[in-house]
Amino acid sequence: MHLIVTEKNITARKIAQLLLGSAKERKVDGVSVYEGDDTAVVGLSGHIVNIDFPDEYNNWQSTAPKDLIWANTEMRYTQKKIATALKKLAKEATHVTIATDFDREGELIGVEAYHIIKDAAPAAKFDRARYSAITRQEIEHAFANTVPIDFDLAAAGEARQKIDLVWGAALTRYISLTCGRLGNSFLSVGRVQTPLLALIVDREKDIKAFTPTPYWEIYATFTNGEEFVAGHTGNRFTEKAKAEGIMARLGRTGKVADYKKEPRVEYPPIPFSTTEFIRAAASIGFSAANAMRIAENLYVNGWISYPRTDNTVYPASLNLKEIVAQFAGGEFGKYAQRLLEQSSFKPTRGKKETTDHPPIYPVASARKSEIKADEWRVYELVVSRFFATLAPPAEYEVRNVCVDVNGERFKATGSMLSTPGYRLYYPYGMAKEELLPELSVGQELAVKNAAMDEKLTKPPVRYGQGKLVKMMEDLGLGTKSTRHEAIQKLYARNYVHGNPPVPTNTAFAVVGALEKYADLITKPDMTSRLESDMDSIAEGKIKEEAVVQESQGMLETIFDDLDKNHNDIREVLYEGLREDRRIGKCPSCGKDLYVRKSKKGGRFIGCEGYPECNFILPLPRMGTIIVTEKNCDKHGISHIRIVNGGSKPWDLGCPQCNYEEWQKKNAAEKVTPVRKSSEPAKKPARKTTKKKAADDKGAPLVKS
DNA sequence: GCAAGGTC
Repeated sequence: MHLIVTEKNITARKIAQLLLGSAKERKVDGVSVYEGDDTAVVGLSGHIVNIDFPDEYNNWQSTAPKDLIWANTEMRYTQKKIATALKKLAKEATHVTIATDFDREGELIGVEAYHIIKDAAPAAKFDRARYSAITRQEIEHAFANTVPIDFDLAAAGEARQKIDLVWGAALTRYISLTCGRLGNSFLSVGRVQTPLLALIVDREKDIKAFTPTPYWEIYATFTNGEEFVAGHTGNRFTEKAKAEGIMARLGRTGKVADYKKEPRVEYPPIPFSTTEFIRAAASIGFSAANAMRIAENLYVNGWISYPRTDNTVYPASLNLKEIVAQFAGGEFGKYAQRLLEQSSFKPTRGKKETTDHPPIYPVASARKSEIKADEWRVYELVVSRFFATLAPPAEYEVRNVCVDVNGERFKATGSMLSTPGYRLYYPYGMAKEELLPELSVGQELAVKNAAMDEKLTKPPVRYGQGKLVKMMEDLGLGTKSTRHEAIQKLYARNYVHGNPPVPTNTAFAVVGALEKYADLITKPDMTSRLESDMDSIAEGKIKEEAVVQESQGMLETIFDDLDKNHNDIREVLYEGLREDRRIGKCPSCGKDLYVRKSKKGGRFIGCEGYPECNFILPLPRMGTIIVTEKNCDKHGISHIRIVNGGSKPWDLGCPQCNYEEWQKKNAAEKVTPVRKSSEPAKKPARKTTKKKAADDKGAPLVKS
């Protein structure tokens, strides 16, 4: 029997269809197998094994983090059913073709399956099929021209696994143990997530360090019947007096000193790789993770092609015209027909051309009623983008004018879409049209109005999720399938909150401590270096073990440094953690207020001056408490936000305002606060504030 | 309970 193993079930089904015509689906241990006469096709679920440390290393407290560096690792099945199914199928197999994705991880996934099958069928012959699109042409060619399995390429992937585990686990435990953040509030460190976090933290430093400086701009409104606004060519003025001098010199008429019309061509965008897709989705309001979740849904339901790809060039085997033709009768019919009128298709192409999958394109025409509203917006984006990549450029007529007013020059630019080209299909991110009237050189214009505006220079903007994914790709951090997950991880660890992501003080502290003592893990260079080592392994120039051992040695040196500076690191971390819990000044005694934990496990806002000061405010029992940058106008303390997993955050606002609101509501309902029976009615040392009852049972919080 | 990489 000829056994074909693919990376995922959907691919197994499609390949079976293409190679066998009609294939019968049979379940082996709950796993779908597609069978023909003497052939069976089975899909994995990506990696079906994972490496980890033996159980005796599981306890964080009783294992020194640095003992993980040279610890053994073992293989564990993460998909038991698939492994058993493979073993059963192997018994009948005489010929096995590994047909996983055509990239490094695909080779490793294939080798994982190879080991399982080889155990059960030592005599079977193995080969490898490589394809970059599931079209009849490519699949037939791949299976007619199989190659040997590339064990060196897989070994490169294995080195990555080991290095990531050892560095990630050892440093994650070290940082978490050092500041006592254990259990589900641990702090993590990794080759991808930490440099990503450092990017966000560095940007925030720039923003914090920025001091706005004033500048002045001069605008004038001209008219010759039609009005337009032009800016003084000397904008921005840093000296107010200079701008005022110019204002004083302006007269009531101006003369057109220069007027030019020129065409501008705007080229259509490149096909959607995962990164390009996430960027475009982010610009219409989707978070990276949400965009990918929706894309995954659209993919499994057969609306779009595989959404995890680095490719920005349509493979020649893809029949673009045929794909467009599918849309001729549907929701996008008008546009599809317009495209089909073109004599030929010259698709755009990006710089990256890879062998994994084609760029993301729509595979079937959907009706709006068939899918959810959010999914439709994403689907529409994919269809529009696909059409745009096949369409001609857009053309604009650009008009530039320069007006002279008593020797002072004003400039304005206008542009108008003259030939829509691809913009007919892809209106996303279009600049607003700014029109300028027809003018001629020498023409006199009335100055209707001139104004001087004082403005402030603005700090750099925070990186949005689309920008972060793009930066990660440029820096080589993560993969098409994991970049959005790395961003989510930072949210899950409370390193960042909000969108665009804002780093917490804990993030500053962790990045700061690591930059000082374990610099390598905070920089993308670790990945670049790993990549070049992996290339050497794949080329057979160096052994996997040598690369792993060298890396372990480097980590050992780092741990020597960490041990030497343990106290310093602990202080930095404590300070950051403390700062994230600081709410502001106590209205009762002026000391600092902090988020604190009660003995029962609840949380409240308490004063640093306790027990002298008893000021207290309640907090909800559930959810992660985020102290935001925003301060209450009335009480001067920080607004609180409650984050609960993936659900929408609850902006509680000022905890004191919230509490007072609750009191008012309660008074209206004539509920008398109950004093704790365990507390003496009178205790001179403790001011019995009326707030005390708040920490009692239940969080008396008003949900807005 | 750690990473990053697949996939659902």
